[in-house]
This record gives sequence, C-alpha cells and structure tokens, in this order.
Amino acid sequence: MDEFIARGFAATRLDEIAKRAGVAKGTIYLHFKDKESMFEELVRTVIVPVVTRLTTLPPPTGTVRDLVETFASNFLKEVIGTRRGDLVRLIVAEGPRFPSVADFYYREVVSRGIAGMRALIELGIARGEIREKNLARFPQILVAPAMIAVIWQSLFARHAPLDAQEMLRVHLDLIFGERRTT
Amino acid sequence: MDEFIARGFAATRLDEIAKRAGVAKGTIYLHFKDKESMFEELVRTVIVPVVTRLTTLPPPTGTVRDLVETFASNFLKEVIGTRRGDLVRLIVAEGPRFPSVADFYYREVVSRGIAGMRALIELGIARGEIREKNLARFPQILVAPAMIAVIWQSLFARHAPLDAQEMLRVHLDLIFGERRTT
Amino acid sequence: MDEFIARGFAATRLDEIAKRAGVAKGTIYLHFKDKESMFEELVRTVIVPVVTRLTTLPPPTGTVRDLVETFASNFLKEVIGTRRGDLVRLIVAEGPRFPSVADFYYREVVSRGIAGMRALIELGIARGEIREKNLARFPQILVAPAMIAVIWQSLFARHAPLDAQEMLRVHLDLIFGERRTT
Amino acid sequence: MDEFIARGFAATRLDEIAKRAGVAKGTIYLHFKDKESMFEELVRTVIVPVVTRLTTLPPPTGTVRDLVETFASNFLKEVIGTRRGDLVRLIVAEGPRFPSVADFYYREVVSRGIAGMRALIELGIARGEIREKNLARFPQILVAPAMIAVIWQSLFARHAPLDAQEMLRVHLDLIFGERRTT
DNA sequence: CATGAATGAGATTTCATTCAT
DNA sequence: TATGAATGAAATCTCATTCAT
Repeated sequence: MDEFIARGFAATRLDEIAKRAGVAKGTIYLHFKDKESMFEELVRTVIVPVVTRLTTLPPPTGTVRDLVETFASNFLKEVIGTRRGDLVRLIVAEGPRFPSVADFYYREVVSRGIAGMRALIELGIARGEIREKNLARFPQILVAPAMIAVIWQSLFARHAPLDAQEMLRVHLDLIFGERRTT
Repeated sequence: MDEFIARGFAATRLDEIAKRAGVAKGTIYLHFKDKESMFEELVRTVIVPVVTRLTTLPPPTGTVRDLVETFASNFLKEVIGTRRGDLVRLIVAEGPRFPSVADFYYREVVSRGIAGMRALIELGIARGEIREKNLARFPQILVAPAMIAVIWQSLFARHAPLDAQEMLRVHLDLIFGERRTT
Repeated sequence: MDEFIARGFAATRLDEIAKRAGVAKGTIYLHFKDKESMFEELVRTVIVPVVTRLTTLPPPTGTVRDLVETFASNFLKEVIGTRRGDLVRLIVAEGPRFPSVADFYYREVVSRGIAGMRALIELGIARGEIREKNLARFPQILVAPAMIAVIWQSLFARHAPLDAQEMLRVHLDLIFGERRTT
Repeated sequence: MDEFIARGFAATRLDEIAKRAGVAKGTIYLHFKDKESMFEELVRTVIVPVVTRLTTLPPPTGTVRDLVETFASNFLKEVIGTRRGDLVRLIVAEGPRFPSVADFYYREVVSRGIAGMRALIELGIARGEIREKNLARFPQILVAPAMIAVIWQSLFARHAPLDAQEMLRVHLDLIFGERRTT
C-alpha cells in the first residue's frame, strides 16, 4: 500500500511491491488476480479498520461541541499528515479510474461519515448549540476544512505549513459560536 | 491536457495525445523535451488564464458578501463539474510526484487566492459583516466547501448528487450571518 | 493425456493435469522427472494397449478382403473421430520435437502395422485376391485413406463431413476389385 | 515462418523470430496485433502462392494419367520433404487450436484441391482410363498416399526412408491399371 | 507419499524516445 | 518543421519446478 500511496497506481511497480513484501514477484499472483485487483483489495483492506473505528464512537457525553472537538483532534492525530491521510489523496487521485474503489469508499466511509455528522449537527441544533439550521443539510461543510487540511499537508506543507489544529478550532468557533475561554 | 485529466500522468499515452493533436508522435518531441516536461508545461499553460481571470477581479462594489457571492457563483459555473475542476483533481493526484507542478500551482493560484480571500475577509470584518475575526487567519475555511464540491463532483456525483450552489449559500450564511430575504 | 491431446505439449499446463488427476502439482514430480518425460511416458502408456490389440489379431479365417474389412471397421469404430485418433494427430504434431516419441511410435505401431499389412497383402496376392503385385512394397497405400480419415475428422469435419466407412469401402474395391453384391 | 514450422506455435519465441527477421522485438508489433495474429497471417501468406500455383494448372493435354503424374511429380519435388511439406504438418498440428487457420486452409487449398481432383477423376472415368467409378466420390483416396508421404518424411524418414516417387507410381497403377512399359 | 506455497526465469506486450528521410 | 518506422528497456504475468512440512 505504501508503494501505491507514494507513486499512484500506474507508476507503482510490482517489482518494488514484491521486494518490500519480501516475496518473489510470482508470489503476488497467488494472492491477487492482477495488479488492478490487488489495488482494489488493498484499498478495501486498509479502509476497513478506519470504518470500524468510526462506528465504535465513544459514548456521547458532554456537549456536541466537545464531541466534535474530540473527533477533530483524533482526525488530526491519526489522519492529517499521516499515511492514512495520503490514502484519502490516493482515492481522490485514482477514484475516476477505479470506480469500484470510489464506490466502496463512498459506501463505507463517506456516506457513513456524512450520516454521523448530520446526526451530531441535528443534536447540536436541538440543544441550541448550533444556530445555522441549514447546516444539517450539508454536513460536508463541517468536514470540509479537515479534508482541505489533509490535502494541504501533502501538497503545500513545504511552502506554507498549515496549523490544522488551530484552523479546525476557528472553524468550530464559526459553527458553534466563539467559546468563552476561561 | 484532456488526456492527462482523464487518465493521469502515467496512464496517458503519447500516442493518444499525438492523435488528438493531429500530429505524429515524433512531432511532440520538437516541442517538448519529454513526457514530464510536456505535462508540466501543459499544466502551466492551462493555469495561466485562470490566474489572469482571478487577478482581474471586478471592482469591489457592494457588500463583501455580494463580492464573495459573485465569486462563488463564477466558481460554480466555471470550475465545479467542468474540465477545469478536474484539473484541480489532477493536481491533487499528481502533485506529490511533480513537486514543480505543485509549486507552480501554489505560487500562481493558491497563494494568490488565499491572499485575495484574506483581503476580502478583513474587509468584511472591518465593515462588520463578518463576526469571526480569526477567519482572516484561515481563509482556507472560506474556500474549503468549494474545493470539496469540486472533488465530490468527480468522485461521488453518481451516488449522491450534491447541490453545490445551495451548499455554498449555506456556508456563506454561516460566515456572514443569515441573510434577510426580502 | 486428454490435456496433451487437446492442447499439445507446450500449451498444456501441469496445473490442469494435476487438477484432472486429482492430485497436487508437486505430486506429479514424484512420478515423473519433468514435463517432457511425463509426455513421453504417457504416450507410451497409451500406445501399448493399441499394440497388444494389433498383435492379438483374430485368427486368419475367410478371405483376405474379409480380414482387411474387419480390421478397417474396427479402426473406424475405435480410432477415427475418437480420442485415439487425436493421439495420432498429437504424434504427428509433436513428433519432430520429440524424436523419442516418434521413434517409439514407429517401432511399436508403424513398423508392426506395416509388416502386418504387408503379410496380408502378400497373402492376398498369393490367393489371387489382389492383382497389383507392387502393393506389397508399399503397404502405406493400403492404410493411407484410413490415416487421412483420422486427420480429416479433427480438422475439417465441421466444413465437410466425410463418410469414412464408405470411403474405405471404395478404397478396398479399388484394391480387391469391385465386390459382387448378392 | 521457419520458426513456427520448426517448433510449433506455442514453443516459438518472439525473441527468435525478431532475431531471424533482423528487427527488434517491438517492431513485430507494428506489423501484427499479437503472436496469434502473426501466426494466422503468416500461414495465409505462405499458402497463397501455393494456391495460385494450383489454379494456374498446365493446359490439360495428354491422358489423364499423364496429367496426374505431372501433378504428382511436381508435388514430389516441391512439397514432400520440403519446408512446404512441413507447413502441412504444422497445420495438422495446430489446426484444432487455430480453427481460423484450419478454415482458411480448407477453403483455399483442400476444397479446391478436392474439386480439381474430382474433375480429373471424372474425366478419367469418362475416357475409360479409370474403372472404379466411385473414386469420384472420394478424391481423397487419390491424394492420400501423397499426404502420407509428406508426414512420413518428417516423422519416420530417419528410420525407414520411403521412396515416395515409386509409391505414388504404384498407387497410380492401382487406379489407372498397370502401365505398359515400352 | 503427498502437499501446495513459493520461486524466479522467461514469455509476451507496451510505449517513451530516436532518427533517417 | 514534420514524419512514423524502429527501437529496446521495462512492465506485467505465467508456469515448470522445488522443498519444507
């Protein structure tokens, strides 16, 4: 997977994969039909634990903002600037040529993520924490800066480092209203 | 360029490019050193008019929200779901393997765009249209949903069409406060 | 053997052979040195019963024509258009690359067959059933149409079915003189 | 073609073909789609002149036996024991796996040859040179020994050389009746 | 005896690049 | 300046053979 992430599908050599895996080239074909299937199966394999993580969310205690903040800080630690973040970029890159990958990613991650966010937003609205009622129609807005941070890290971090944590905090302020710092 | 957008750098064949360009394969080498240079130069060529557009902004009349809205609606028409939108995805995809492309894109488009947005935001804050003062530190937040819309269109539009226009409106409501509809 | 017949030596996969034999691929190497030896030994194994058949000819009763006719009708039933016929074609196909196979086939089948036919022809000449005395020098002539029938079946049967039985009858008429049908 | 004749389709290496042709391996793919097409096209190319030969038969002068004898002696010189003879064996060998080749060979050579022979036989019968009237139904009988000779040369010549010329003469004696030698 | 995972040499095929015309 | 045939390195994939279990 690291090879695919680093080079993209077409530029990745089975030679390199075999070498990294410590097996002979032929061995790969005992496990995968061909390069395409390998790519698709690998992406799935890598995505599954992410999904399991998301679905076993911590119990909803505290304010909605606390929940979202916890979520954001996890995302910061475990996705942005990590191999997992690059996976997102890989899917953006190869999605159009691997519809099955895009489909899978949508079904397993995106649609669930959107649904989860929507539930949170509705809760926030009900509790009066969020004023903008229409936000529930577009949970993408809540997630957008996090996604941008992921992409920014792999493309522009060298030129202009981005304080993702702070950016997400500001974004939450925008949504939940400025937090009173004690 | 259409070929690169449709297939990515590695999967694009010079054969196809030559055919589409109506020249022989050898002719390409009279204009470009090799495939990589061609890619880089093409991306630059395509980006330049975008930049010119952005820098020749309409004179700042009306409220900041009006300005941003005009900008958003242009973006909607001319980028999201168009070939130009796919160019963004192409850069996200190939950026890590073509630092010079990412650099160029950052320098010519991103940094200028960010600077422009920041100026607008600061104006909005000064005029009292925008309450969240920290937004000026992260203009990315203002742009994020638009970028997400671009990516969404090429990856997930089939599964779940996204009303980008409406989403951007909600986002602006979030930033500028709900608009009083007359 | 069926695999070799269907695909020829080079195109036959040990994988397929193992599967058909209900053993693992490795097991083959407990019985045969390598693919070539296996082919050679298999051909031999299959040829031997044919030889035994031929050498345990029925006792020579009746006219020579009757003998030859019996033989021809057996050949029709048991060789032409059957797997055994394809074996002949296989040997024709692979003979030049497997001299030992061609050798074996010549020694065990061809030379014996030719000798047997010659004896029959000489008997026919002695009894006055066959007029063409030189036929004993080329028993191949007697057998030729039968061989052609074998090849025709596997190559051209689809385009132009051949009534092998009738052809052989006509050929015998040519050699023994027209038969008086009662 | 020599490579295919010597080794058969599957065992022939494009490497060798390229080397013999004095070109690089890639060059082959400028002329042929793949190995299979190359094989099919080569066979066709080689067969065509044979067909042209056959169709531009010498004017039918003299007795039918003379005609057939001329034909047989040409066949002896130009097919039996030559590369062209091996082509016949190649088609026998690969026919079942290359139906299109068998088809082509049947259409262009076999069916025409059979038709031509039939015409000759009918002429022979009409002129009283041939007594066995049914022979016209199976021209294959006339050709069979010639085909056997072709196969014999490539498989068994080493063990038992065959005097093909003499065999064909005897066969013609059988069909036309013994010739009175002056 | 039997297995079957692993091997790695080698086969076909692709494609960016060159160069004589 | 343009061509396109030719190149050959390199990529994917296959498969006979081995060997630890």
